[in-house]
Amino acid sequence: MAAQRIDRGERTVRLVDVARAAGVSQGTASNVFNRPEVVRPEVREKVEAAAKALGYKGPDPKGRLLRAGKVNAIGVATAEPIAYFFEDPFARTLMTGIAEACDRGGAGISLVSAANEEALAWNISTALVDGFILFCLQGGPRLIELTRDRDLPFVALELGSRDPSIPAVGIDNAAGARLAAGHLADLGHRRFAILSIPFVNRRSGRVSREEVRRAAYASSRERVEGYLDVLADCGIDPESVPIFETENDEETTVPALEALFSGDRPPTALLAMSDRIALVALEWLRRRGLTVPQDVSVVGFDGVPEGETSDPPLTTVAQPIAALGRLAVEMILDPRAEVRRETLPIRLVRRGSTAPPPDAGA
Amino acid sequence: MAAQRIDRGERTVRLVDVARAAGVSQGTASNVFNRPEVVRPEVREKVEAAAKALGYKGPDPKGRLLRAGKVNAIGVATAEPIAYFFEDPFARTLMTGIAEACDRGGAGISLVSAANEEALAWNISTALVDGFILFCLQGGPRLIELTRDRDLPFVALELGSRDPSIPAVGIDNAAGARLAAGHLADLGHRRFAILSIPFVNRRSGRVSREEVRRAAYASSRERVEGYLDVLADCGIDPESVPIFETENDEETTVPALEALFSGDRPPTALLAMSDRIALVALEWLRRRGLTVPQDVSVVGFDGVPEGETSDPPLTTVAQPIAALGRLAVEMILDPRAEVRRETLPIRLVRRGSTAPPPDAGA
DNA sequence: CCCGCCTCTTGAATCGGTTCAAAATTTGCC
DNA sequence: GGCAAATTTTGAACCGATTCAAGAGGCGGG
Repeated sequence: MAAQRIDRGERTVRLVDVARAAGVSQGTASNVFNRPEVVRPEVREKVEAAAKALGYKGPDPKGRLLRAGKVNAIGVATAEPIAYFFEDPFARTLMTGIAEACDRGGAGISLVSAANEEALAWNISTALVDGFILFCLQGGPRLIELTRDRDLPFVALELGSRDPSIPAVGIDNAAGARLAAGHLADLGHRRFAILSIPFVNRRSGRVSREEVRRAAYASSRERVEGYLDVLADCGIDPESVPIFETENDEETTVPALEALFSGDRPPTALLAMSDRIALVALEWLRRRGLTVPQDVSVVGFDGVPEGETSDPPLTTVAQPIAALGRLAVEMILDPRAEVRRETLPIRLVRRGSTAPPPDAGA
Repeated sequence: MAAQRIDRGERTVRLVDVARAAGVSQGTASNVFNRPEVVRPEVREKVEAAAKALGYKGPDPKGRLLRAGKVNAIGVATAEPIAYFFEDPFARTLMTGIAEACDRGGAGISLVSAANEEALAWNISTALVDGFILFCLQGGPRLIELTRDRDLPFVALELGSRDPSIPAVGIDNAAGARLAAGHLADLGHRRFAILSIPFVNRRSGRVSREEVRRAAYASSRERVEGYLDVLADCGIDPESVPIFETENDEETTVPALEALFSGDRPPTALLAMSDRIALVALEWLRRRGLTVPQDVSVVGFDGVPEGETSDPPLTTVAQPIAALGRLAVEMILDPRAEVRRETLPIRLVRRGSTAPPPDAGA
């Protein structure tokens, strides 16, 4: 009798099987794997032998999870496709900072994302993580709403939403923009154009100030306002500054550039709201036969590494990208659970893409 | 009596609490959240109301996991720090392919990694994933060994190990190398140098053929052998071709270049075993005042996007990087569990970094 | 009005461990 | 040798859900 229990191999062997085989309680078997020092060497060896005989490779994380409650991984979520994390220069740099902090804290990273709304909701609500870092670039509010339901610690990257109950880290976007515009104004520029990151989803082309005001993404709006504040102080009518919205990629930036430089009085200064856009502009201007910075000055925003090696090197408003990532991770991993909203300092990095306008001497 | 059960809020509310509050069985409550169509609308609303009243946001994934057994995420593991996934161009491109396939398959990605051996073992054995994709660049064998203990589907990226029981996808490294060397030989080059990716951990500098033969990383060895095969066919003594090992970064590649070009008969053709190395070489040669391809030809290996926009654009042996990632994901997600080892085709992409040697006309 | 069928709901088993108070054993000391 | 203290081991509760066979209730047809 009981012969059919012998033919193991068909069912996975569990801790309880090992315990039984070794003639000890399940509790002891568990200790052998988790706190070996607490069990007598003699018994430990017996259990280990039984484990080996049964082909048991150690406790299944699935079981452990339920009891321990800790996944030891933090989720990084965005409303973009997962590939975004590896393609966008800013995201990549941010992820590098996050990755380093996670390495240090002994946590893994789970990339949570989805193309469509429904899948995103599902992925967020079922992700096995101890907390979330939210890339709020697109669809931030929705992302935050979904995440809240998880009752897990989370941090929004970007202080877009002004709700003080949302933990967030970010920069003062308006101040950064003022730095950029101020730099160009000081150099003597008077003909500006703004190349913007999205104000709302899936739209690009020239936008009015009114449309900027209604932006879904607060940080985009704030940057524009920062630019225009400074320009207004210099006596430049904000209404006269063309603003082109892009989707932060080449496809939507090039048409904006074409529109800008086909007019009779093209800008001498380009305020790009991301380094990615700025780098596309650099490339496009070169192909167009315009020299940067002699003919046109370009200031980026973000401070990604690619800006250091571009031709010419990019003048930009540098965010402390690595520090942002690090801080976000710490806020998740750190047990004290007070809501924090941190603003990190930005700085203007002057490199080779800015100079006085061509008519400065005239 | 039973008064203290009333003060909820201190313990998290579970499905069973909701069920009790709604006056239904736990099974029915579960159905409300997972197969709402199966429960009468009237009852469903009652349960939903109870859930809302108790602040229950839906089933906890931890519990679900244990029962369902499926995490819905695949782990991507490497022995490098996590940041590697976002910094190395080849890894990044590969991850893009993997990410797209995961998006399509509705799976998430968990990045598994660790600086030190012990942490890596722990991270691999406790990662909550349905399967592993292994970046075997460094420490491949150990990585495979650790992963095997998980009894989960896995795929090694790189066919480094010849053990047929290890599922793997990769390319024919020797064939790729032959393509590169053949191209340069056809152009008339006779003075070659090889800039290699690692043969063993943490080492760089000039290596002998004997050291190549003892390489821990089979794919590195195969590439060198591919190069030298072709050169030997052209009457070039393999022993005369300098081989410099690098750690696939700028710090270890530059010294190799300095050594190569400080001699009296510097090479006219550089065989770089990764695009990253090739791009560093391009940059270094420019700074050194040497023109590519007029003075020196460079062929890379991998086919990363950066090679398209470099100056000059890089001639390289292109791996089907995206396809490799996609295939790996499919092998994990696909239920039929036969061991597969797939070799994908490579091709030579001729761009601007190769030309006949300067003395070709002489 | 009864019966069978169909639709919902129930209850209990299960997933695979960890933990901790209490029991059992060993050790130390006089 | 006896007793208290220290060390190990046990056993059962618990983590939070899903699943499915079996039961209950409602409905239409004869």
